[in-house]
Amino acid sequence: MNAGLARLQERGFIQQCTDIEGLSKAMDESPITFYEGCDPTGPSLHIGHMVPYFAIRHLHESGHHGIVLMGGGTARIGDPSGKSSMRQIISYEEIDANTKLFLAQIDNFLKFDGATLYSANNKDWLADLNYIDFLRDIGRHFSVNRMLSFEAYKMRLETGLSFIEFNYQLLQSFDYLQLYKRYGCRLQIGGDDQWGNIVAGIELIRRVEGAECFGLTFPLVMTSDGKKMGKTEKGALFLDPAMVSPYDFFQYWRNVADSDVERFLLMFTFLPTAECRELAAKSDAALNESKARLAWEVTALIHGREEADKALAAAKAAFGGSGTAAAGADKDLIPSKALPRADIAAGIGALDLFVLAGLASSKSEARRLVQQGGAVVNDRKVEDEKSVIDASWLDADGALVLRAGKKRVFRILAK
RNA sequence: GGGGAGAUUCCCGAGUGGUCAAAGGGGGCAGACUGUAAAUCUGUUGGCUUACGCCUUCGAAGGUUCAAAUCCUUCUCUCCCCA
Repeated sequence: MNAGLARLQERGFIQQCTDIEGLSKAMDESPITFYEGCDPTGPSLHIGHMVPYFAIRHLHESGHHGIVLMGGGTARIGDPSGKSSMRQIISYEEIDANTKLFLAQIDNFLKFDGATLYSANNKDWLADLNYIDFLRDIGRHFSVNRMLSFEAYKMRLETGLSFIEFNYQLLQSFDYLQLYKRYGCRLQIGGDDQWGNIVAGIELIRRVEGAECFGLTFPLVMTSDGKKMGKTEKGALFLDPAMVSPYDFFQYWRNVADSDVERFLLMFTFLPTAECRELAAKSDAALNESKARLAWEVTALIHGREEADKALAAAKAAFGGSGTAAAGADKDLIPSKALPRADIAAGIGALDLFVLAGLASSKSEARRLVQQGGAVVNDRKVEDEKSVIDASWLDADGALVLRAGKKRVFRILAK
């Protein structure tokens, strides 16, 4: 098999391919131009978006040419694939703003060079389409009967599917055709929920141009307990540090299930395959250390080495033995907030303090935390919900290390 | 356009005049056990309150009633069937 393809396969990126032998052969003959599309529907990429970008880096490093297609046009419609209800219609301004944000994040990760790796925007050919011409030239190649047989639509036939979304597949197919004509793009990659759309595009190119193109999908990454990868209680694991801090990002990976370590190392880092397998083969405490490695590697790729180092140090300070006894320098990395020393001297209700630190969203929640024995200030358990925290609770550094349960830590600094 | 069904707390879903802050499950949070894992067990899960209790919440707005998630009116939205 072609080296680039083999690399994807051994790292677990391949779910389905329209013609793996044909594709392998084409890739052996000459570098192939491939694309992956993504609709800018939110203010930041999240980790779920990243699988294709990791794949793009692997393929690019193997000598192939990649196009990142921003769905500035398709985002106006909404892709029904894999969604149980209609997507919110987004304003054009918002789409344009999101596109910029997405591209900046992608460029940061992929480093576009403009020649072998670049971006395109389907708004350029979709925004001003003539409806009648489109129906005559493109629409006639699509069989409604066939479209209805796709899984993506079957599901929605139960809950309702509007005409606007029903057209999404035509537009995505048209994208592929355009990229084929403009850049000689012959491979589309994407999440497995895109299978139907990808196949439809290949079909369209075959009918219109008589050319053979390929499609390749990645597995939809789920955690081993069946949740969508990258979803946390608070929402998706966004790349924007203002939305998800590098520390929280790091902690997500630090806490993955044992059984996910190998897959995640292979897909979300660039460590050699053998090393990934070795790290994942460990057990007990050693495997736990592998998770720290995984967390560091992924954080370094997304937020840079410096942030990864900081997050690692902060995690050590927070979890390495008793938090307050840990080495002084590292403690500064725990998420913190300053509070006037006078306020602390005057005394603050423990419940209010936990709310202030963001460790509880309401006083009732803080009260529950105390009642259940999960509230700790500088290693002293808060026994009474009426407790007042004052200067006598401060540690040697003039700080209060608040803990809510075992995993959440926050530091209040007296200023 | 006609006919039917429906909208309940983070999600699914019970509830058809007072005993409803609303069963059950999921999820979340906390505790025990651990390796910052999984599984398991226990507790908890609208807000304010030390507490008695008070306040807000059953699609929206009105109304009936001592009392409404529950009854009536209008509206909005969703699904199904017919055209």
